[in-house]
Amino acid sequence: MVVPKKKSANGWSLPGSPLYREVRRQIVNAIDALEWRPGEVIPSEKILCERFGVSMGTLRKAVDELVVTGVLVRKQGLGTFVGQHSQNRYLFSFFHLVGRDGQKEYPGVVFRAFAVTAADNVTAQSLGVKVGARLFCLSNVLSLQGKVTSMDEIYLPALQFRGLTEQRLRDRRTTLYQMYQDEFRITVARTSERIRGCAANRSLARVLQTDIGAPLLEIIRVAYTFQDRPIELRYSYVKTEKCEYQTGTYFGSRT
Amino acid sequence: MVVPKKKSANGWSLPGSPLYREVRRQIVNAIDALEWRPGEVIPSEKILCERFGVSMGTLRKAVDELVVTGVLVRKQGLGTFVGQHSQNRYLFSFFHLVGRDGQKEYPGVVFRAFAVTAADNVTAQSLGVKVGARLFCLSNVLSLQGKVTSMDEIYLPALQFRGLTEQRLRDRRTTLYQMYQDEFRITVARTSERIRGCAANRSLARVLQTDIGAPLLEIIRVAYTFQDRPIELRYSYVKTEKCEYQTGTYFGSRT
DNA sequence: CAGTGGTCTAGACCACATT
DNA sequence: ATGTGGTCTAGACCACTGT
Repeated sequence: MVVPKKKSANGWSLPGSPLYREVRRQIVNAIDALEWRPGEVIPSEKILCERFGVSMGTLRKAVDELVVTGVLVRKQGLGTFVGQHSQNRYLFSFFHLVGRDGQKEYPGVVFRAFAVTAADNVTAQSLGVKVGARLFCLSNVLSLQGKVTSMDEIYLPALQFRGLTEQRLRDRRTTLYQMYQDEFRITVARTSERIRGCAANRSLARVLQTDIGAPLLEIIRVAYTFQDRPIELRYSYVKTEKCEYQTGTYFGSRT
Repeated sequence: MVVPKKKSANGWSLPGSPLYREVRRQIVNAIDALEWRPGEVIPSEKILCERFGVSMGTLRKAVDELVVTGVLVRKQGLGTFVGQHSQNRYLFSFFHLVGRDGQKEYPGVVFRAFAVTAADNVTAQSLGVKVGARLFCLSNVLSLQGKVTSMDEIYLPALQFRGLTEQRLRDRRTTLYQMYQDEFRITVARTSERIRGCAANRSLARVLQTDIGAPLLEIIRVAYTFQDRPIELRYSYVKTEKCEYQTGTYFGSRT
């Protein structure tokens, strides 16, 4: 069988940046450029092979990597789709509280407050903005099985969420991450969380309907886009009397 | 090009259990049967292709899946190795506490207690043993940056850890998971953790050198083998004054 | 140098979903 | 019937490692 010594366009692949990475990069670029939008089909594998000038195997390797990270979703017989946030996806990927029975359930969310603030030192660092930058701050109360469970305080860089208002938050019927995606074209790709124990102060005790000094989880979450830029800082204060934070780890590490 | 209508031995692959899964299963079986031991090289890909009667692409797909879960490790130019536990691996995969600066550090471990007990209801359920089954219970105190941080209470089914004694625990110089692997031929493949907030009682306060009522994290971990059988139940009580529990999640889900 | 994994090709047939 | 992704083949050359 005859194999050309060099790939046509880009002068063959270097080690560490093989051809399928380049293909992956081009696919991500097309998604960033909104050529294909969340939930839409992308062209068939055969057509993408021609477009990028690679074989099926190489294209599939590129798509495989985007599938495991959730950027793309394959549906046999239908096509390959750009991943999108949904309530189920949120529940499965980003919401870690479960009942004592281990069952997952989408929480009841009640809007609590909305404000415009300026980034302090810590917040600016976490969000990668300048100290004093305009931020939106919103707060929700979450319930599981009808019981108040958690209070969230969420900080968003105003620049990326231009036009966000209290009314839009009150009216929304989707998860916040769906709203980021559909209304602001921001897709949350991964989150990083740090957890500490803390005692309820007077304010938290009132909101969470518990005693002052009750042990809570403080969860500090930073959410990142596909380009790995931080886009949301969230503090959650969780009363774990009737629920638990659940997570799992594998022997191997995730790349 | 001519392709045979059927695979030789096993009558072609069914949907949902394709050929590369069968190959994967056979590789895992060989590891379970100790044909290849943790840290050892397995035969080259070409030889495995012949052994299983499949092509390179199929074999690589099987190996790929075992690599992402850490069962196998590829080293270019050297070969493919059976994964093994190490201190670094533990730190990276299973130890989630970091300093407030976000830096990881292997904790100082001080042996605290060893006992033989019988499984109660909850423990039996978690470990998949009968109520009343013999268990070993051991307890350690963990320190980060020289400061007492966490108290662990670990339950192990005595049946699988025959011969474990207090002296062996005191003498050990490796992580527990290395000991499970090297001395008992048990490899921890994944863990599942549930986290709650709790207040220090008198005993915990003394061990962790803090006040009664201080907010702690209670982490309940179950560790599983490659066959997904529970093998360890661990309660950790963590003082998060100088450290945090850190975790991350991706858009896609892990399979 | 020989042997290993890493990448890539050009196709084939299978299983699924829609028309 | 057509088109999609899912699986599989039988090789090729590239890059790395140890002798």
